[in-house]
Amino acid sequence: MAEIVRVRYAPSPTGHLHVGGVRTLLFNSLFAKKHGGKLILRIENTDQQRSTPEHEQTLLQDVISLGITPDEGPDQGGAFAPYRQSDRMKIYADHVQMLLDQNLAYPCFCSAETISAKREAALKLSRTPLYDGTCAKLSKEESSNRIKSGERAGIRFRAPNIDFVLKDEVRGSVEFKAGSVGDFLITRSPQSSEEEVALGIGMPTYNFACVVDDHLMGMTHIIRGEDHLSNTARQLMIYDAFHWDLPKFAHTAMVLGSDRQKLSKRNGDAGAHDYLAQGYLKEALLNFLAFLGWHPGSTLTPRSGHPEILTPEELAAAFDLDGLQKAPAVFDLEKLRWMNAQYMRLLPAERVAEAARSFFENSEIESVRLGMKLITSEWFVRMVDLLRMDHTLLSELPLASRILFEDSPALDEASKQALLGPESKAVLIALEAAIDAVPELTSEVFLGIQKQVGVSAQVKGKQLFMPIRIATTGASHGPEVKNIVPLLGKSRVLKRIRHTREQFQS
RNA sequence: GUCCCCAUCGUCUAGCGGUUAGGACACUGCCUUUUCAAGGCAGUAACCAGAGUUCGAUUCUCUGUGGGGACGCCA
Repeated sequence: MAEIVRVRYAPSPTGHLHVGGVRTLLFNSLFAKKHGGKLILRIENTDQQRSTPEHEQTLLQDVISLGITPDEGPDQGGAFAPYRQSDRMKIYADHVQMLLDQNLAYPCFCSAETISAKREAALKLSRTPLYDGTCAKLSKEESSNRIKSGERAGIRFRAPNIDFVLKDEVRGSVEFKAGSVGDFLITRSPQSSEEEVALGIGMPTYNFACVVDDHLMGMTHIIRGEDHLSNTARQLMIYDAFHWDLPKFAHTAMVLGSDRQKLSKRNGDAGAHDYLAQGYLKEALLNFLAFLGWHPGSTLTPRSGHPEILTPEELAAAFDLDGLQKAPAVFDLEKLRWMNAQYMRLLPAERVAEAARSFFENSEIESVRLGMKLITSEWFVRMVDLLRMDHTLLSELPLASRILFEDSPALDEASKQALLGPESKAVLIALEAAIDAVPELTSEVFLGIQKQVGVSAQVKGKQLFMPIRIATTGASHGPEVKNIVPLLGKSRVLKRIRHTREQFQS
């Protein structure tokens, strides 16, 4: 019987969800989907200084806003609850005690200041800063006496002095030589919180809590960033100490900024939320991120016809660990923009309209905001459907919508020029009359009228087309006029033509 | 500094000893379109360096160089 795949995304709630995190989340999500497994969301908030409930909330919301739903997590619950590390202190305390009992770990009284001073000194002497073992030799009696007398101690793990080999799904064998890892802290020294006092230990550190949880929560695969590769040596030691089976590890390369440096605010890192707020569609962001540091093994024939535009289902079906990249990838905003433009056209109009709605309602353009209150949602969808073809971002749509909301917009110089002269005048007079004569203005009817006007006014080409475009839409370029006109309706079109004639041709 | 990882067009990548080194974004040109885009077609553009292994290295090995990561009572 095949083991059920269980993977997790385990962020630390110290800020919002960044693109690197989105990618890790996405890879885990795709892997779970592909294998019919479960995606677990675990909050790693052992750093009580930096973790806040507010950050946890925004993080959770960011995940939801991407349309990814974990199977288990702090919001969903699950058989392995709790999913927030700060709620799992008892579990950690029990496991720390097991190590203590076997003398695989020991209390360490060294202060943070002492340790960091020694680290600086080691670095200066070109040595790897390892814990010097000051408290490793303390007898159990001495340690417990010092604790009884009120001294606070973190718990340090005795790192075995042997080689460790990690079999990584993307990197193959990774060797960690004996002696490269010193004894490391698995819990901090206790603070004064009630729980910590009662349990007699401080908050666990990442490397410890992570292993205990991954094991207890039944993780089968750990898919995470390369920044955790070195840490894995420590984690391997803990798995060993508990005699636990190892999950499979897959360390993916990092996402870099345009300057080839770690993503930061300077080089284009932004949160998932920021991209959505800028007018990117979540579908585009996810599809783009999927291909950043991963590629499908076999040649695909996606429904879209483009080799890199895949539906979420196609993505999940194609995803595998083999396609994960070893070298870091630079985040290319140009490609994301292109991808978004593709999705603007690809997605159902209703979906684009839904995603675009807030950009219209919160637009700085007054006529757009006002207009939004007067239209039906069906008309809104038709409008977005018309406008989306010409644009890259959702946020560009409100500006473009002015051609529909403003019946007497200010014209630029070139447009005004195009309306002057006897030909233009003849065109608009004929156009007005012809439109006035039809019951309803459909695309076909309009095309017929346009042809007829050309004949009767004896004008063709740009001379014919531009005055019509400008008089009906108020701009010299934009979507096809035949598609704009039916949306406006006969009476508004007539109103616009009359207005234009009064202003420029009287 | 030490340890770990990595290295193909500007960017994302295919390649797993013999290829005209393929695709995608971007860029350039042409076609299409009675606007602007989109779309179609074509083009420019890459194997970090040096040794070795081999009949033959982009591909395997070593060294160097460059980049990334880790070395925390951060994750």
